[in-house]
Amino acid sequence: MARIILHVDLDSFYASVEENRDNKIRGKPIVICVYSGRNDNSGAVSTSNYKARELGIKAGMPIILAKRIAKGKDVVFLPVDMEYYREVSERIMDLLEEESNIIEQVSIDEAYLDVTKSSEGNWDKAIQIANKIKDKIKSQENLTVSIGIASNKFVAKMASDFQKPNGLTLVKEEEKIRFLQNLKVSKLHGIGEKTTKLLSEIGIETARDLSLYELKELEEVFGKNKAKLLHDKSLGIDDSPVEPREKKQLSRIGTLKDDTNDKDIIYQKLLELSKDMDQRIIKNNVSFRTVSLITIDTELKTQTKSETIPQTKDIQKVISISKRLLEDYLEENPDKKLRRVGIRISNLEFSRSQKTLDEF
DNA sequence: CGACGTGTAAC
DNA sequence: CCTTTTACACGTCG
Repeated sequence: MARIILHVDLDSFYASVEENRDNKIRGKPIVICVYSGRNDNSGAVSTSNYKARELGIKAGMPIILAKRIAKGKDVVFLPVDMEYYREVSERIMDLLEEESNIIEQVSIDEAYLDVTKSSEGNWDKAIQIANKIKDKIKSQENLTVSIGIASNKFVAKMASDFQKPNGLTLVKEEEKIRFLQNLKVSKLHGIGEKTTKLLSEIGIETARDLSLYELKELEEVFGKNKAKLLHDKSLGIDDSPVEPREKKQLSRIGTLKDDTNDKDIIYQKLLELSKDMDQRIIKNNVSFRTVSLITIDTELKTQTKSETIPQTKDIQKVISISKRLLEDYLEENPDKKLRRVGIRISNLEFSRSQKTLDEF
């Protein structure tokens, strides 16, 4: 059965939410920052609105660089407020759920909807649904979205990216090859820096190049699975279903004020992170079996250590195990200093809420 | 096979 | 100059 999938993407979400929050900044370039706390301007840009992007201020950029660009101009810098964005996001996801109950939230500002049923397999009806979504989100939250409509998730995602902000792009099954062909491989969702470089080394620059490349030859570079995946992408093939995701891990990471290998200082940070993690454990009513310590050294090299235990919800386990893993790390790497440190729990089990039990 | 660790990618 | 959080694939080891 041919499917119709929507990919809904909120436009410069954090920046737009902040713009709605404070009329004084409306219309200005806005930059949302993750401050790391090492000094006044350490950290990175999380999102910027289109006005700021025109100036060249983009996500991922060091704050200090963004400020240099903004110098002398009326640019607004704000810290991220995840808690608030999450509230807004939840309301919007509820709106989306009214249009289809087959929905997959990919991140705080993105979701896929399978509207095959609600559109009766009709592209025009799918467009109507997309417009309805746009109208609702505009009227209720004063936010714009970009929507892609296609026969699978991958092409829908590529389509939503095609016209931004406030876009609506339809790519029918018969059009997808033409739509993708001339794109650089780096533009294809799921192909990042490393893969792009490897592809370039064997003369592949565009989706067309990739689609024409012999699968057998691709396998020699990427292995069977990845090669197939890449080849499918080049042709817009994706059979993966739209399905709700269950969280598989929860992590919390932080930057140390100074690079250090001082056990006590790092342990203090772990305690801080654990406090936060505990709130999330309680809120999500989740138990876990694996605790990991994440370390990032001064060279920005990430390492993880983990231990699996009998199922628990006890934050003390996170604290004691991460402490021990830290001691192991420090012993194994006596000459290294840490820049950032984090904890993660995985092997999660979400308990049925008590209410559900009562109903029986 | 499960546990553990690394790499890649995206947000 | 370099944030945060999550997913997933894959290799290795016992």
